[in-house]
Amino acid sequence: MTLFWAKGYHATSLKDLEAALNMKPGSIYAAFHSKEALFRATLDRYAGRMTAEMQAMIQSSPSPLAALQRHLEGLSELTPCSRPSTACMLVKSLLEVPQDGDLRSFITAHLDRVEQVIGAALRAAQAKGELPPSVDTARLARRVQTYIFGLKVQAQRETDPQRMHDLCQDLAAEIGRLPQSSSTEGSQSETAGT
Amino acid sequence: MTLFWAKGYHATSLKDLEAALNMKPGSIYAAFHSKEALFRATLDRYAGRMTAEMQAMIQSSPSPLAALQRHLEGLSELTPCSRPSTACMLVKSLLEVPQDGDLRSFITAHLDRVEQVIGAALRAAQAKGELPPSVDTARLARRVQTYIFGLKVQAQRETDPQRMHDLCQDLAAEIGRLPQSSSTEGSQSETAGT
DNA sequence: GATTATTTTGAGCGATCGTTCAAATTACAT
DNA sequence: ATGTAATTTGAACGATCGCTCAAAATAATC
Repeated sequence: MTLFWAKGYHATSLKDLEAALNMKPGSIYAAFHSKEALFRATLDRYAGRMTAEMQAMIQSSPSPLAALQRHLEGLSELTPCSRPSTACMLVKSLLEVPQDGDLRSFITAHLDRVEQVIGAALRAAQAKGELPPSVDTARLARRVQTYIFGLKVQAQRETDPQRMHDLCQDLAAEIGRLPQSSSTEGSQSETAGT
Repeated sequence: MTLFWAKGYHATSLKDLEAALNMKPGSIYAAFHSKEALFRATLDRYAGRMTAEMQAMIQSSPSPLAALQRHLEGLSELTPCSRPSTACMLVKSLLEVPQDGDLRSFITAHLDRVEQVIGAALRAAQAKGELPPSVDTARLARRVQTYIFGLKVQAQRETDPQRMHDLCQDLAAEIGRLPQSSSTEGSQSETAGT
């Protein structure tokens, strides 16, 4: 997973995998069926850990909204050293994989699941009165996910930590501003009927 | 450029390029020195067009801020058919290329230039009184760019157009909300001294 | 039109790609 | 200890990778 995450699917060769897994080609193909199947398995593992980490973070906090905020702020501490890549493996793979194909839908399915987790957190926040009942949580979830995507891409530019910190603060503040402001009131009505 | 944009660097083979350019390998290596050099040239072309398009869009409008808003809203019409890829070629390449290397810094340099263009638009908006003098335009520029990154990644998931439209509206509305709200007032002071 | 410079050609280079499979090894059951 | 099943090994496969270069074709110059 580390290899695929850091180097991407194409740039990771079986030679690399043999060394990392300490397995000869035959064993690899006995355990997994192909390089692509192994890649899928790593995507599963990555997505599983990501969603688990996210859910744990949310459930550990009394305020789901604050948890999401802290998560965004925490993205400022993405150093190229600690993780294989500061970018999201799912996003990296999404952009690398062919436009239409099994792998693409496989990845989008995982992204949908992550979005659902964010949506659940927002619904919980709504239930606790942190958010007005009028907000479209599914729509807001996608927006929060979009923030995360953007931030993790920016983290790849490894500029000075201060700017990254400021950026995360700004986007986290967006979420914090949601409770008091009727932020989506105007456009919300567009989808109110559906 | 179309090929690299759509398929990425690694997935584009010289066979593909020979067919697209209608050139034999020898001619390609006479014109460009290597596959990587050709890739760099396409990145130059892409970034050049992107910045030009962005500047034209800004200068054609009396309100730079409204132009940026319209740009974000326009991202909802990113169809997988019209362009080689709905994703930004620079972002795609940034995520594909090795962590440290010439290519990486080459790409980030281009991203910096795009960010500068956005920053210039914001400064122009500030000069016209569309933005309070207190806002850190450089910092805001990065935030706008982060929105664009996130949106173009989301566009890769080709879900129903309505949701994409809503998402773009939401992020464009963020920009629209900047003039009246002292949005960055609290965190702004953190970098005010530098 | 002859001569020189430039460009294009495409076969083919060594390397590496993902993958296979018969043989060797290890683990397990009796 | 013996036989059987499961696993690992690593050489080698065909295909493709990015790339080279002598020869052929074309363009430019006088």
